Amino acid sequence: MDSDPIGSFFLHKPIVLNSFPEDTNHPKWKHSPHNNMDSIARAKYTIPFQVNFSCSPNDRDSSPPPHHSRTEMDFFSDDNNNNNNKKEDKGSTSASDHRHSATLPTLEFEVNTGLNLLTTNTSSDQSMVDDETSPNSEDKRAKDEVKIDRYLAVVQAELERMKRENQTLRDSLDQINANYNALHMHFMSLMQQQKAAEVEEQEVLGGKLEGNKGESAGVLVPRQFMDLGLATNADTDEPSSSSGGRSQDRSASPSAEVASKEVGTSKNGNVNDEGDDGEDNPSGGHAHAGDKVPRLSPSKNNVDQAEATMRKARVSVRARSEAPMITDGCQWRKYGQKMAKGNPCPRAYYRCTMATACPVRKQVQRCAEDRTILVTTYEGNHNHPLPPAAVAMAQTTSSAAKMLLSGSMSSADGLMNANFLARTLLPCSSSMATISASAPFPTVTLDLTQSPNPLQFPRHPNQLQIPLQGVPQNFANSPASFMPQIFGQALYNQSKFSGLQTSHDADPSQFGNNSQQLPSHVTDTVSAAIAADPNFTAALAAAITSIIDGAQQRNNSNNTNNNGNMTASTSNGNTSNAKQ
DNA sequence: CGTGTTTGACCTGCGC
DNA sequence: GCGCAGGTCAAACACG
Repeated sequence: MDSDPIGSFFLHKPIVLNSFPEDTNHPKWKHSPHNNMDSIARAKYTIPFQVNFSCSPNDRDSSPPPHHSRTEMDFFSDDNNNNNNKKEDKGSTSASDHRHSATLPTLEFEVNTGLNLLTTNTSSDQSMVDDETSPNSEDKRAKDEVKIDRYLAVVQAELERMKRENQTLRDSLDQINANYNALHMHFMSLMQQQKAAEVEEQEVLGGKLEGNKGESAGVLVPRQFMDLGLATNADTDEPSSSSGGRSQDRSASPSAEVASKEVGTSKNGNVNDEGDDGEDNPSGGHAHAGDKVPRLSPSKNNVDQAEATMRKARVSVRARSEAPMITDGCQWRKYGQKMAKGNPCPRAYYRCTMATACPVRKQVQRCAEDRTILVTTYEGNHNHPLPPAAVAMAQTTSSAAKMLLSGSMSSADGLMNANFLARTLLPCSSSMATISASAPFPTVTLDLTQSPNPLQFPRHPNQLQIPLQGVPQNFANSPASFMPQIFGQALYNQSKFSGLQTSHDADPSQFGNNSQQLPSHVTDTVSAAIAADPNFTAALAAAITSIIDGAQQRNNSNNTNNNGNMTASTSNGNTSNAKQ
């Protein structure tokens, strides 16, 4: 195929051109008195002219071709026309039943082009010589026709093969779409059931929410893992009462502020009064990012004390990377570095700088066991629009954190919730997500190290497995053998997209202008899901979007075979990421 | 000069 | 109460 001139048709390298060297090297050519040989030989580097001037029979019939080719073209005009007619007939029949009727005629045109030129050139070769020496031009012509027929057969066989391949791809795409729709419907129905159960539960336990929040939180955990209202509230308050007392003062206040804003944008109102607590600092309610508010002041009530026991949820992503930091679509500023115990690699602390008061921070540290693994731990929620490259990651991290916080009072509950979540959302998967609320912080760990190659998308995109692992030491035995590369893709894409993020983050609509877009029905359904329930499931929806998008990118890449920068466009940016 | 990084100091929670 | 570890600050420094 590589040396097959027919193959070169599909690469838009007309076979004529490949045949030229032979002709031009021929002694007859070299000694030919015709000066236009040089022009023809040169013409192999000017493909468009070959196509335009000599390929079209119409051109040949109607308008006089350029002088340099006129001589040759006129030589066997009859034969050329005949051949053209033959080939056009065959080409038309083969193209008529093809699905892509819009593209195949062009292909046929290309085929005719090459063959005509070949015929012409060969004939020209013959003619120029025959005029002087050989009288058996008829035989040569017959041989040429046999050659042409052979080429045509090859071309048509190739066309058939491409048609079959195209059909296979279409079938695969249909299957993927069908599976996705089924999964989506299943997901939505389960979401509705879950909401109904939550409503019932809240009606029963509503009083407890007021009086004893911590206790109620523990009770509600198993059924509220998707309730972002509570989850967000928990998130709103937990950061303020989390880990370091200092950190509460500085980082938690903005977190609370942001979280409260996000709560306002989320679907449901606050079940409890904690939405205000996010703003209500014990000192009297000045919730400025710079304020250092003692979280555990004695004036706190039981709710605050209960919250004091809660910890800041985090989402940790493990990925193989040689880079010092994974580019995840956001801009970060390093504000500290410490040597952590038990790890010779220092831990770097970063703060999101895409917005002035963005509370999101992340820690980056290499794994002690395998230093090729970069562990990035995210904390907090962005309070600004995100570039598409960061949407999937941000949604998932924040939503996973919310989900985790909703059940963070008990690691067992968290695990149960995670497993139930995984079963709910990923019915096809056998590997359950595990989310740990273990010390020091409730953490969701996404292990991407099992599938480092972003180009290897899941063979069955409808089957998702998310190895959410809370216990790092379980990574080695992780069933995360086929993480759908939600984040892997995002991470790799983000590294390419980071240069665009600042200019696009303010206008999510622009995200959809990427070269790779989802089918409208996919984006609609995913967007609807996200809009309806801005929680962890939304993140999964975004993940599904990313996967489908990635699959599309691969298909496009395979079809076009010319765009190596398939990662330049990621995705699902047109989903409302700011509201989660 | 603005921005980002480095690094020592500081603060806090937690365990003993 | 003390020490340790995690987390953060902010001055100094580097860089474009």
